[in-house]
Amino acid sequence: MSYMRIGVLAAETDTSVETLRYYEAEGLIPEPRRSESGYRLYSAQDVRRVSFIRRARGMGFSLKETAELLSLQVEKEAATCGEVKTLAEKKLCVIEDKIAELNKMKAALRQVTEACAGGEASAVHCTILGALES
Amino acid sequence: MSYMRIGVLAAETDTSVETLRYYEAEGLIPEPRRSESGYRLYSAQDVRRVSFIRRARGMGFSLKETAELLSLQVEKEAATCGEVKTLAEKKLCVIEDKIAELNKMKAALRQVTEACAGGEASAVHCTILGALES
DNA sequence: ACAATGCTTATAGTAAACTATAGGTTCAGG
DNA sequence: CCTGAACCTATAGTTTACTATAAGCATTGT
Repeated sequence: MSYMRIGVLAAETDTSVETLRYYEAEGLIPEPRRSESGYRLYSAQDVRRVSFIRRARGMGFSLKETAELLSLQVEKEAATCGEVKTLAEKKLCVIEDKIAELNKMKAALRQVTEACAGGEASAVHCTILGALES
Repeated sequence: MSYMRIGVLAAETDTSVETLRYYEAEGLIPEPRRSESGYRLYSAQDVRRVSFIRRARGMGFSLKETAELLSLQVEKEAATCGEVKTLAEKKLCVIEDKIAELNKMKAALRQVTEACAGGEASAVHCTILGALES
């Protein structure tokens, strides 16, 4: 198992090195161990953690909310099973709401693409809001 | 059909009046007609439009992206059917990706809640990242 | 040996999306 | 008539999440 430097982690997770240091400062990723010369050294687990953060961010979770999702792991030694379960169930509701909303949008968009013949004709009937209204 | 003032629209859409004026300035909602005294007057359609904006924002779409989704309607007179169809299909892909990610997270969270007996026991086995790894 | 590249810290700057303030007008109820 | 809430414009401030800069040390290729 080899350790990677910050530039590699950044490339692997499609992130900038500055953003990674920012996440560290904000407590979203733990302080990594250092090489003799002071370089940050990361493991495969860090890749998964950062990937998770990026995906959560992309779905509209704030960094604070993302940290809460991650805390389900971080606090595993301290928290009781019941506390973790409650938090996880709360987040599950948030996620299910988001999925439901996205499915509504998807249905509306699909109605648009299907209503559109897709040629040079005017797009008067291609209205996403019209689709959402019904 | 009655028209409502900005305060009512704000209440109906769980938004602040300042945000509504900001959306207007940014072009996300059209300039509304005015009362004699200069008050903005909105219709039920505006409620739907603002609700759509709020939902899109909540799912991680930026205001710019949200405007693009809305443009599927706004540009209906100008655009050809094919152009609208292409944009709608592109947005459909983005939405489907988001749904897929959320489903992954949902599965991981469900694994957590199911693994948790939910009592006073230590939560060592309740790890969302552990669930995501598998 | 030495330049290019990549890392370090610390700090400052930026863009998006609000959010608040100041100062004035409108309108409904007592 | 008058007070207070809701509206108006214009502008300034705030928060979040980066992003860039400066100045210097480490590592790698020629």
